[in-house]
Amino acid sequence: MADSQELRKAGLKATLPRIKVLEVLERSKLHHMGAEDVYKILLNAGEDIGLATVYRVLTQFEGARLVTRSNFEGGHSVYELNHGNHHDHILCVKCGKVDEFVDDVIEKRQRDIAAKAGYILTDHSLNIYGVCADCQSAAEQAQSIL
Amino acid sequence: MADSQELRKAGLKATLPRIKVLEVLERSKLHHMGAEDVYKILLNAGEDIGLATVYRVLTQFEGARLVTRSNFEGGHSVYELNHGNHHDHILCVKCGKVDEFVDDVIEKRQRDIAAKAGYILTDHSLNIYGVCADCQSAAEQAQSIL
DNA sequence: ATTTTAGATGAAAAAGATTCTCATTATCAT
DNA sequence: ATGATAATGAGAATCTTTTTCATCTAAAAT
Ligand SMILES: [Zn+2]
Ligand SMILES: [Zn+2]
Ligand SMILES: [Zn+2]
Ligand SMILES: [Zn+2]
Repeated sequence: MADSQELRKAGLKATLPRIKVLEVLERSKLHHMGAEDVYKILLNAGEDIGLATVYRVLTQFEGARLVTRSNFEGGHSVYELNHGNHHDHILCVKCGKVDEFVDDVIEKRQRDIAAKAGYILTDHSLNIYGVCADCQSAAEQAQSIL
Repeated sequence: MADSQELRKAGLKATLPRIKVLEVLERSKLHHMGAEDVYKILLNAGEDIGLATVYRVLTQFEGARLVTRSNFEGGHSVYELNHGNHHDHILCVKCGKVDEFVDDVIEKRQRDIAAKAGYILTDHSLNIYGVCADCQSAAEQAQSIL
């Protein structure tokens, strides 16, 4: 199977838990998944993989650049396959939907800011929070009913 | 005392724990403080204020717009007095130093991105991580010794 | 194919940050 | 001063993530 090779190419042993977690990330309709999400899917699929292993595997995948991790407010982290296209996130505070965006101007400004402050940039995290279009119309609905 | 009035103006009862926490935020040399930081300072000052109360008070202060809260990687949150000047943070991954910056271009782009995505913007969080100038020279020192 | 061995896993405990519970106490309008 | 209302302290609880350690397994060596 291709996943085994991908794991070895990344310098990781092709163990069953790693293959299964990678499959979940590839096949799930959710683009951004928390460790708990992955764990539950594996449980439902009858796989006997512990939550601690899911965390370990996801952390290793991050180290191997197979996935990226994003930390949102409230201590909730999500992982997604790394397709090499860096992006930031905009998410709905009502329903939890997560959208993505890329803004080259912001990216460049961040590099300039780091340089000006004398820092060697290693990472950055930009999250925009708001109410999505769906939740806005849902709120209007509720209003008209009252 | 002025702090009591400030608390009432913010719609909060002027209780002793609130006054003491506010004093710590005003007087500490640290501009960005975690709940634990505040708690330890109060302990050392001989105040009998529980950690749970510090958390509660800081959360209330945030609701009352007296302070702002920032969440950094690794589940570490810090509070600072709200002087009305919104800013973002750039921090050193080696020593933990926290610097601030404001970039109007980035701020505007974020508003545009939210609008374009159909979101009503409620908040955003931008943190830049890097190695500060001090830690860079420290690393060079270590190199030259080896 | 079997053995070997370094590395990986599962289960449960631990950790770290924050919130909740609830009996007790303090604030502030009357 | 008094009472209604809200706040506090201490510890338990929660939630996410990490660690421990005995057991197991992938891949290299025989
Ligand atoms: Zn929504
Ligand atoms: Zn994404
Ligand atoms: Zn530094
Ligand atoms: Zn700040």
